[in-house]
Amino acid sequence: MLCRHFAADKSSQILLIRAEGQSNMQNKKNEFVVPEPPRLDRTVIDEWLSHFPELSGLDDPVWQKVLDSARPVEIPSGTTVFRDGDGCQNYMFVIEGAVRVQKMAENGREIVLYRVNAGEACILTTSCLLSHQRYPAEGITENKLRAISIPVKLFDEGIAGSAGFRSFVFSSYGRRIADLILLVEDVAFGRMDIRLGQYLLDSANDDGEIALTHQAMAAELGTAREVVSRQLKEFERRGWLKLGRGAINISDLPALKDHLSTPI
Amino acid sequence: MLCRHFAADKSSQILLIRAEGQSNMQNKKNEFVVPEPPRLDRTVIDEWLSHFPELSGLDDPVWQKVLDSARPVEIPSGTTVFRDGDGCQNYMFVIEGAVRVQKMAENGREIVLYRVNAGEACILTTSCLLSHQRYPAEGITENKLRAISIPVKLFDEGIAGSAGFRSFVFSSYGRRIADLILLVEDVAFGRMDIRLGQYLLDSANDDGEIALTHQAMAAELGTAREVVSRQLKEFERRGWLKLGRGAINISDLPALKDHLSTPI
DNA sequence: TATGCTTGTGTGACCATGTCACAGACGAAG
DNA sequence: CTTCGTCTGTGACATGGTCACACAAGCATA
Repeated sequence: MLCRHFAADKSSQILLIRAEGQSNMQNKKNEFVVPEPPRLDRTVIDEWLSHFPELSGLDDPVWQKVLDSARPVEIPSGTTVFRDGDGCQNYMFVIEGAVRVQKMAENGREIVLYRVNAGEACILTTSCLLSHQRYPAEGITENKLRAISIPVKLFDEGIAGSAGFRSFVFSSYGRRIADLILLVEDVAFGRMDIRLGQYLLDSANDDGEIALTHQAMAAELGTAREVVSRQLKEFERRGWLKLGRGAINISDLPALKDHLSTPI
Repeated sequence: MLCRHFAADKSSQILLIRAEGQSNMQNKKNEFVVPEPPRLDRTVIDEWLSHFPELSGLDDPVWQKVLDSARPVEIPSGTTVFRDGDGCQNYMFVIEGAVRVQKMAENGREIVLYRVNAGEACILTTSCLLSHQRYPAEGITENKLRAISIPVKLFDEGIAGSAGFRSFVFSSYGRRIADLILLVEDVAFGRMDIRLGQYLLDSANDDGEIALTHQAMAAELGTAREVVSRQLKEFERRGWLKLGRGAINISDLPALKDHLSTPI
């Protein structure tokens, strides 16, 4: 409960992040202290932001002021950046890496709600912040995360004064809400074979390989490990893929794709 | 698709709303044209807003300007105010009545995502508007709806200039997102008997009566009518309630409540 | 090379939920 | 009273989730 600190220590400018707890997903490292560059580095921030057209085009003075108080942050993979029930402090803008936002049930089952990818902002932070609520889910870094942290006060000034930033933030909200509604639809009405098949396609590399355990896939889809195992076995029986320990190899991509549109 | 108009006709100041399509919920009336008061009526708006402390306390000039261009709207019960796939035009603030926001599957099953009650704003509208997306769900009035409509341009000015309005809007977003996450959790991990029992408690009046069809409850919970029927029958068998046509009477409230915490 | 440990996978039995088909019951309209 | 549309009940079956447990693949260590 009280083991997370996500605020700058005034004297040392050190950002403390604790990662504890359990997750069925990969990347379960537990890190404790993440050092942060002690001074504002506009050059770095400008360089990072330059990859993202929505914001890099902005040149209004308020946005520039916001950037001046922004602080670059680096967080190792597998760190819990916020947990269910926490309060929160900063507005985070992801430059590189991703944060997996997930919900965990009492019985241990998990479901991934969405990911905050590079070029996106963690709107859950904002929304908690401004509606004085606690996080309704937890967020875990999936890769080494580079992000820009903006204090609440500056975030608010940015929203007030920069039409471009405002537009960006509301866009983020819109996409997240649409994502969540899609997820509700999927979970409530979707069939497991289709959802799993789709997930396989999404996470396969160019060679049709997927390096995930069944448990990880179950946590992604919000189902049980056995269900994934059974379904994958059935896919293998049909000759669409080959199973290995912690790895899957898609051998008949067209057939798998075809199944997604013609389930029967 | 093209049968909805939700913009003021410049010459006549008439708000056109068409309600068509099918829904398994109640209130299936199809209305066509909703006349709207032709002039701005600050008195009416002030009176309505006075019931909602979050906004009525605001006296900054920008918010007052927003209110000056706000238009009161009345929409009959059962009207589809927006449908899945639509674009949108106005920011709506509900004064009285409620809008049910739901998602419909291809096979006809439905699920209620949330309700926009009196004192709340339809953030889906805003989010679509500002992220240039289409509605990912549909909205239907459940009672006679009184609302205040604010044009996009003024909404944007309000966000920029009024800290109070900004805070209100972000609060709305936060609550909706939290609601949706709770719903995902419920649908993904929750048991049907618990969800149904909870819904019964929530929708019963003081006498323990619920005037809803099994189909309506199924649409609320995103399940099938048969499942609700079976579950209710089981509740009746246990002596917790009595079933009637289109109505349920809770006869043992304590036992029902107890089941929600001790399912077994 | 054996040994034991941890993690990942396979499987059968059983319960919960969703689908389908169809019967019957109720109430309103004629 | 009949007719009709709506609402409810039910059995059979398909899918998905839970539980218990076996077994296999990798890894570390003796």
